[in-house]
Formats: sequence, C-alpha cells, structure tokens
Amino acid sequence: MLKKTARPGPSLFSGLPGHLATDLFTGAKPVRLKSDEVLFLASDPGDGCYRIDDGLLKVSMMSRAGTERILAFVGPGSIVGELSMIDGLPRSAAVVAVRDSALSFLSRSAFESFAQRRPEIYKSLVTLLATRLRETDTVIAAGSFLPLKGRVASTLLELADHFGQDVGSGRVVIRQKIGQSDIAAMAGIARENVSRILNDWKRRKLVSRLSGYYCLENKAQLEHEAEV
Amino acid sequence: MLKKTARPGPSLFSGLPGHLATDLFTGAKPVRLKSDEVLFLASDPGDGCYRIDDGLLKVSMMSRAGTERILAFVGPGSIVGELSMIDGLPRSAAVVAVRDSALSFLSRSAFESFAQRRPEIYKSLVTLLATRLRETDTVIAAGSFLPLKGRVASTLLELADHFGQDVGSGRVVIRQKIGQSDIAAMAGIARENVSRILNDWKRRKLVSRLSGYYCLENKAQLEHEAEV
DNA sequence: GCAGTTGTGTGATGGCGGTCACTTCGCCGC
DNA sequence: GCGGCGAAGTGACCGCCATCACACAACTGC
Repeated sequence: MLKKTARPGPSLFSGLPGHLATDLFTGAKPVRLKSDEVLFLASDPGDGCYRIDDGLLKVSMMSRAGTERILAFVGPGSIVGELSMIDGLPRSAAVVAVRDSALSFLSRSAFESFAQRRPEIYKSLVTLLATRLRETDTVIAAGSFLPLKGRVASTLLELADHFGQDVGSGRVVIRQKIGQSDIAAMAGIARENVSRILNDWKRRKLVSRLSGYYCLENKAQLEHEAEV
Repeated sequence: MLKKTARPGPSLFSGLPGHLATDLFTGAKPVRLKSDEVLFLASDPGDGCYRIDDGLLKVSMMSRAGTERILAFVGPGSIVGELSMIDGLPRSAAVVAVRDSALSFLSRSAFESFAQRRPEIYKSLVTLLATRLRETDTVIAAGSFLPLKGRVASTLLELADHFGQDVGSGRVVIRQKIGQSDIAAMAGIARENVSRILNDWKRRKLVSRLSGYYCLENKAQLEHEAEV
C-alpha cells in the first residue's frame, strides 16, 4: 500500500513541483466546467493535458453496459490527460467534473516548446508517471487478491491519502462529499455491499460519519482489512 | 484495446529506441538467470533497472495466500525494474525468469549520470511509462467489465501482440510455451476455467494448438469476445 | 410544511466462477 | 516400451457477491 502524508493545501494528488507547474502553465488556456460536465471521454481524440486549479473531478472508465469504474478523484494541483499529451493517442479514460471546476489547458505543442527550454520538465513527468503506475499496480493487486471488505478498506485509505485531514488520535476525515456509489465504483463492487460493509464498520467503530463526511476512526484496523 | 503491430525481431514489448538503449547500457553489468530464478520480489529494496537481452521473464504480484497474478511476460529488448530506478522506492512487483535469461543491470546512479549528458533519455522514458500506463489501464478495464471469457480473450490477444507471429489469413501463433496456469494467472481467474473456455473455443475453431503452441485461428472473433 | 428526488439500509434470490476431486493426456528418461 | 509426473480436462459442489425489490432517510425547491 502506498503511503503519502496527507498535507493540507494544494498538490493533493500527483502533481508537478510548484515552480515548474506555474511556469509551464502560464499562458495555458483556462477552462471552466460545471458539475457533471464532461471534460473528455475515453477514446476521444486529444493531445493536451489539464491542470486542475479548483474543484473536483473524477477519472473513470465506462463499460458499454454503462457501468462505471472510477480510477481516481482528482483535485487542485493534479494533472489529467497527460497520456494523450505524451503519445498523441486517444484518451484512455473519461474525466468528468464532480462539481464546478476550473482547469488550465496545455496543448501538446505548448508543452513541447516549453520542454525545449526546460528539459527538467521531463524528469518531473517521469516521476509523476511512476507514481501513477505504482497506484494502478496497487489497484490491480487489490482487485486480484482482496475480498469485498478489503477493497472497500483499500478505497477508503486511498481517499484518505488524497483528501484526508487528520483530526487527532489517528482519526481522519475525508473532506469531500463522496457517496457510497462512488466508493462502490472505485472499489469495483456493488453499491449495496458498500452500504453493508460500511454499516458493519460503523458498528465496530472503524468508521463514522460526521455531517455527511466519512471519517476513519481506526486507520490501523482498516489497513489490516486491506492486507492481502 | 491497445493494438500493436507484431514485429519479428527485438523490442517485443515496451523498450527504448535502439541507439539510445545501446548507449545507455554499454558498461551495464551483465546478469544471468536460470529458469525459475528470481530477479527480485515485490517490496525488495532496489534502485536500478534491467534490460532483457535474451530469454523470457514474467512480472507478477503475489498475494500473501500465495496466489499469483502475472502482469506481463517480457522478452528481449524490454526494460524491467524502472520504477525503483526512478523513485528509489521498493520494487512494486516480482520478476522471475521463465527460462534461462540474460540481462543487463543499470544502476540508478549510472542512469542519472547518463541522463546528465543525454537528457533525451527522459523523453524516451516518458514514452515507455505512458505505454505501460495504458496497458495497465486496459488490464483494470478488463478486470472490471469482462466476464471470464472476455478476460481470457483479452489475455490471448495481449500475448499475441507481444509474441505473436502471423501465419496468413489472420492466424497468429503465440511463439512461447505458455501453459494454461500462466494464462489463468494473467487473466486473474482459475486455471480450470481457462481449460474449459479454451476447449470450447477449440471446438468452435477460434483457437487451436500447434505442437504445444496456442494459435489464434480467428482473431476478429476473439476481439469480439474481449469487447466490453 | 410537502412533494420530489436522491442517497442509503436490508432482506431474498440466483448465478458466476472458485474449489475440490478426480481422470486422462502427453512428454521425458531410462 | 513402461512407469512417472506434470499439465490438461471435467464434473459436482458451494460460497461469495451481484441483482432485484423495496423501505426509509435526508436533502432539495417551493
């Protein structure tokens, strides 16, 4: 399981080092999305990436049957759409705004001319992609080895890593309105089971809800559930 | 589904452009592995990568219960272990020789001093990682949406992409001795079901076996099975 | 407040696919 | 050839989890 210290402030997810990002995205075209608006869909053509300035989006894949698998929620500081920027191939996943959001669009050519002047950007990109790769590996492992509970635990911990705020004695609040259908789509299981599991854990004091936000009461125990 | 034209010759999987690779790996320490020998295991420390010069290895993850999930088979020209080289973190997966193999080891420091002189290497690395990411996304999608048959089809097609040799009228032979337990571990399902599915397809003339090698008789139909 | 809408809780049911227990095949060495 | 042994085939069983079908809460806009 990948650990990341939850920081308040920006760069919640895999982003770029601050100074580089500001330079790279100066002059980038601002984009605004309203809640539920689609940035792009899988297999769309596209050759640029976006930095999230504000809001919250989800990265997901859809089956033809319409079921959704959420790969990640991404907030301010994160980059999305970098794969198509790199290789020019169609989008590999969809990105949809979960609520009103503001992004900056960077075209492939703009990126390449910037990279000409500042080749260090590639080094940062490499780091970013490596982080992504480790995360997806974790997802594959969870999907391969863990039973339902384990996957939910793993999902909650991932959310806590990205959006968690520690509130003493190991309690972590997930500071985003995430519903159980979202958790289900992240874990790749049925929504009903998320409900059952979460209630079980509530009874056993592993998690709680504070005014609509889920709160991990006993992270260590959850990590144990997520153990292979 | 990611398509790649099957080429004969080296660079079966994601590798580096030839000239760069030769420069980068001159002076790399040669490593030999016998069949079944372990190159490294997940969570091992490690900070260098390997290029495969000859042989065949598998990249896999193990559950604590001992079940295995194979992420990929990799042959000559491919790179493994690059994540730890990039970020210095422990190995994210295990790499084991499927048969006697020869590799070249490149330490992190050697890489970095090379990168100092030839920053273009980062660009290639970025491309390599992007390809990996697209592949793992495909795996997640298959695991999320496809039923057993679909996953087996998807696995066979992946093998065909990497190791396939076209032998006319759309027939493709997978030129590696891959057993059904391996296919099962790649698809993330039980070996018995691979057997049942493969036999069903043999009867329906979708696949066949030519002296121990699996052969896709009707790739189009398999692609249809792998459709979401 | 009330109705509409969206999110959540919980039982009943059924099926996909994993597991177990074999048998059968094919290949290698002697 | 003939054991031996690992890989492959196949049936029977059964458990996990998706699905269906609701009741119920919680949160909107009037």
